[in-house]
Amino acid sequence: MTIATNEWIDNNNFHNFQHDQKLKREMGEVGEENNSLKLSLARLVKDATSDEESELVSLSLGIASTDQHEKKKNRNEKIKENADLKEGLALGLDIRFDPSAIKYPSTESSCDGEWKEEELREIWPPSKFLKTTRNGDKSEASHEHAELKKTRVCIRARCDTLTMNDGCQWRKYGQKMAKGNPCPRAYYRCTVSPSCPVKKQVQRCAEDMSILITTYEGTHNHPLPTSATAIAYTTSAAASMLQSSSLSSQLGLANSDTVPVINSSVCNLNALNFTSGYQQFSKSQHLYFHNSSISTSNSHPTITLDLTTPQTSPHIGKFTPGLSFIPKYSSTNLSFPSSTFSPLQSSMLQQSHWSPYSDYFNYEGLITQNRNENGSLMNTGKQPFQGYLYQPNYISNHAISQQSLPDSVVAATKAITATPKFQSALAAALTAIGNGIRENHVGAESAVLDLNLGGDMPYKTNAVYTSNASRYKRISSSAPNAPKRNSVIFQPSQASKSSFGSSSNKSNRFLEQ
DNA sequence: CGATTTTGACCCGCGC
DNA sequence: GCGCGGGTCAAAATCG
Ligand SMILES: [Zn+2]
Repeated sequence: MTIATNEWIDNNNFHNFQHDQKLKREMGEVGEENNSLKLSLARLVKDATSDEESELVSLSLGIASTDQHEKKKNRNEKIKENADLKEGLALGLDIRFDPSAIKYPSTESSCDGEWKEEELREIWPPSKFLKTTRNGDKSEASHEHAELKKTRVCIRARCDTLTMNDGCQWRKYGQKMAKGNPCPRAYYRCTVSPSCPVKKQVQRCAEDMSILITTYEGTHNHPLPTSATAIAYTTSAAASMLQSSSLSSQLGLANSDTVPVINSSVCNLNALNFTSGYQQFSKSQHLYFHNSSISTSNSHPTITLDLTTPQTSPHIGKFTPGLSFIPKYSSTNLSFPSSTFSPLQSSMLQQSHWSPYSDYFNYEGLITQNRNENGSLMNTGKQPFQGYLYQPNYISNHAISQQSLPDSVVAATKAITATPKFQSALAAALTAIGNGIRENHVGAESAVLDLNLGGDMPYKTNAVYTSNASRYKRISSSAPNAPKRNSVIFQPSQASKSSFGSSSNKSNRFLEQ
């Protein structure tokens, strides 16, 4: 959230432009987050049926989106204007935002309004207002922003396709070679709604080329296609997990190390092996997070779900590297949803939000049916490994109209919202998703969800969470020197598959996007 | 021809 | 300050 920072004022015109843009973006994100939070709150309060909530969500989203649109639209204009360095303008825009967002929610639910205020305060006001108006402390503003913004959900899954089909439409806006990885990292932005702040990063695991690592950031402003909802839920749930962990950490210690706390939280998570916790879903399926870790690392808090089959990952416990390393896990599949609405939000009371969305998977089972509609097939069409060289550019699946989410998802969402405990919520969500997507019991013991990400092979999934609460946590915790990560791993009782670890070889590669 | 992708240039924070 | 690394922008090229 550089936005808040005073810097831009000081900076050159160009800088200002950028800042403005960023601010706008951030604003949009924040707004979205707020909306999501609101929604979650509403859900919590109500307990009520998903329907209303969903509507609310959608509404809030829509609203947010509109705001964002304005922002975006303004970008060009702003840019020009910004050239002149107009702080005031930026402020004005931002401010406008807030109100609009507020209005909708208020109308819909009283609860929302209340929360909104608080939320807004937390999210927007201080940083933005101050920032815009003042140069204030950059650090403060940045911290706040960072916290809010950065929560990320990382999903590791075996997927031969370039990108996961998550049901959302994405536009690639950048690609970069990551330092430790021969494979390029692709950056995508949600194009379902022009204003949607959701972004995702897609990268192949250096160690195991078959594993695709997708990281979602932000929450959608708009209603998601049903196909995308599942992932959204999962992501949201995961996010909630992080938040909860972070919260615990915060509560436990404000200071620098959130880590220990986090770890504890993580442990808890690990404990959860969700075997279809919720009776509702009760299918035998179990979600296992063979490795899930939460780590507080530098940049953003991230939760990683490892869908790949775990090797052993004995204890990853501490120090699992955030994204980068989680070694090799064999294949898996899952789909995760993330979405604007996200139930998880309910869980999250706190600030950070993120709403990841997933893209991944083609849910074949489900999807295949649908494919006709949009012809989304294509994604799957790509073949496995070759393709991964490139990330698929965009995956659009919208099509899948309603199939999937069904009950399981709904139940999951309810559970999530209902349950105070995030973890459980996550588990539920995941399970639900899994159900929706596909059920496969690989080993009876190790039930795994099989999804076909790439469309080709089914994979088992293991979920791992890792969160890095670097900046944000720092902010919250205020410890400049944050310890690095805490990761917790959740291993399912059973480890199904062996690992393999081949480091990939496929040397050539991935230059393209 | 519009929507996307490609890709090098930029920006920005961080560590030295 | 400089270099590094992550992320984003935006003009040009492509795709459908
Ligand atoms: Zn979106």
